[in-house]
Amino acid sequence: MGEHQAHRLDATLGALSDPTRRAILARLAKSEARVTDIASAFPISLNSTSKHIRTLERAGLVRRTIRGREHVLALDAAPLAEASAWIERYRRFWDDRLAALDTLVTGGAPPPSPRRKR
Amino acid sequence: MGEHQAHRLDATLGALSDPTRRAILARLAKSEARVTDIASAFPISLNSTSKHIRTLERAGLVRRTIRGREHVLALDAAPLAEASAWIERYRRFWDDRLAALDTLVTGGAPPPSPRRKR
DNA sequence: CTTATATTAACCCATATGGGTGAACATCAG
DNA sequence: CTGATGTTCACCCATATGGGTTAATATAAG
Repeated sequence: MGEHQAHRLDATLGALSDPTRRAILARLAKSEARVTDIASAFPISLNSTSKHIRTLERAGLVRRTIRGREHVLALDAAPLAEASAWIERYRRFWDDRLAALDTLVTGGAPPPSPRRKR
Repeated sequence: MGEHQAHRLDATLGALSDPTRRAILARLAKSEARVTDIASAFPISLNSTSKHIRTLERAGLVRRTIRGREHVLALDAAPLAEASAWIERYRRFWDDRLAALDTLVTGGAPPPSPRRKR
């Protein structure tokens, strides 16, 4: 698993790469909100906000409940699991690198129980 | 810290949102490689590869060492820490939501030692 | 019914993006 | 010097993106 879901990762990370959209998610983490509520919290127009929300929706990061004329939005952090897994994998790899470098610098041969940091 | 480094997060997540670039990072996680080496592993042109590498470099995810006419590239996963932190924060928030929902469904009052999943 | 509210749709605009090609530049090998 | 190799530069192209404005649509409220 992984390769065939590249499209989903693309959408998730792409949606997250915009500061306004990250701010919208931060806002929704506090509570549900309508499109207008969110727009009023940002210096961009209502229409622009609506488009950002659509992007987040397409990425599966936001769920929309239409109540009459109001669209109530809620955070759905489920897609973050995959993104986090991808990133964490490489981040951990990097940590291990640094740890290995550390043992090289501090002690000579790496001990069988490698406790890093002294 | 956080808000004033939005630009960096933008670059990191933006760079990560492209499948070719993620594949390049995956390749570099195995070993260092020259631009040509990487290009030959992908169905795109050398020039396109060069541009992707520049994007990764601008995001700080790739380090370049020029050795004569060869540019040797190496992964630098340091910027992933910030990205991971951002994502993990919301992912964990979501996990807690689900856990809370779970305790609501299964048992009445949440136990002092909340072991989820049965 | 009429009006105000909430949201999207349909455009326009400038710029960014991912891809390509051909030329330029730099360096290594004869 | 000459030629091959490794990379980038300068373009071109189509499409996406983020922003805006002016309708159009749908529902709530009077």
